[in-house]
Amino acid sequence: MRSLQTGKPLKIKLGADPSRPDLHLGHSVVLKKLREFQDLGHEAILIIGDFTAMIGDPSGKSKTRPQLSAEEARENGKSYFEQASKILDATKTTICYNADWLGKMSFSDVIRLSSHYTVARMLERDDFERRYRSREPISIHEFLYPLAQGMDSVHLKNDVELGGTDQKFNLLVGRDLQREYGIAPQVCITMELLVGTDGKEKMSKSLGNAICFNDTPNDMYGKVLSIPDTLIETYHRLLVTRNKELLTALLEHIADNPREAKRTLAKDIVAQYYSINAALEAEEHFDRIFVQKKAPDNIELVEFEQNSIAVTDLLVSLGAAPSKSEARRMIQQNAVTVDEKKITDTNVLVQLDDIPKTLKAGKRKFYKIAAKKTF
RNA sequence: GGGUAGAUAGCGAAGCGGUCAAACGCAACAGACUGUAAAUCUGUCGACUUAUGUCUUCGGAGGUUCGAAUCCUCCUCUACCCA
Repeated sequence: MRSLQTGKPLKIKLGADPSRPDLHLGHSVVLKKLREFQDLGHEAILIIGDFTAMIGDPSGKSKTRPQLSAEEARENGKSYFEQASKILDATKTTICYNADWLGKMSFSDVIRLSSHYTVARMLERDDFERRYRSREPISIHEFLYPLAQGMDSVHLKNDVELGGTDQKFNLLVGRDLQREYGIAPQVCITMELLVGTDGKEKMSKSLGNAICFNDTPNDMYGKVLSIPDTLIETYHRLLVTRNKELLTALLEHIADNPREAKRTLAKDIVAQYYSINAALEAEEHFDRIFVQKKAPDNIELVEFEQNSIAVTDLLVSLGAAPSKSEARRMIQQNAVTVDEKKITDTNVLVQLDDIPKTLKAGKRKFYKIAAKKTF
């Protein structure tokens, strides 16, 4: 509406947290939305929260989130942008670092800023309220967080701010602050949070349920296949297309043949981040290892100086086990084979020669081992 | 400044003088099963030349004791309450 009235493109703001520079599919939901705006001719602004990251956020689960130095924050911000470029039109994206303005605020500026908000309003936030009531600690600077983020909106005078639904409170604070500072208040758009591969928690690197932009095609494909069937539709809607007809067709497909529906989803997603060919290869790889339970064909060869080595040492030196005790356990649990032959004795020496042998430790770890040629 | 509670393995959380390498849950790893790296079930889960063996762990440093995660002293850190 505002755009129609003024005839100017909208400024769309999206905040990025550089303390976790590994983007995953959860981030992509909101990035895709931003891309839609770009395609409509609006201005996308990616804010790297390097200033806020430097303070370090002790809230919630990540109590010990590391405080970043200015350099690290910039570095991570760069990486964030590179990854985001898989979805955004990089040439049309403005990047800002909020240290550029937040870092210049004086203490009296901060006091003035905080005078615009009350503790009661801060406590409206579910998370704060819950912690306050259950007597969990809340640091003052956590209150300053939404304010700092809101200052970004004041500084940028953006028309729209995007975020996940978990950002709703922060976005609304930004809106309020803009009004306080006499700026047209932003429209806040929150996107559904993507549930991780565990099917329970929101996708997050630290919960280990994330599918990252930088995952290899094989990993990405496999991780998508591991989601619960109930999530297929959601993933498709948030990550592939929102086209209603396609979605209806998909629903039938899922009811009909969940296996194929999920394989298609996995291919679609890998193809987005890599290519159709990569997706097909990933599928082949997956079938080979997990359906047919064969070794992959391109395993890196590891060469050893000696002609024989104890299995336990071998497993440790390959990184298949963190300690010899662990290696022994794996052997006792029938997890280790050499050239398809199960190792049952934890003390056995593995003979090595020029011809590589295939070592399998567990379902997913494969190694090719050989003695270094001496001639 | 005063008070209270607390610091235990990757995380959460029991233990409160010996039977503690330490319950239990989560995570992780392995096996079975499966369309799946899901779910479920089973097992493992400090390290070491695998032994009913040795060594190092329960915030840190000392101490009491035949023996301490458990008791005492000091220190460090955390949270909450009162001022």
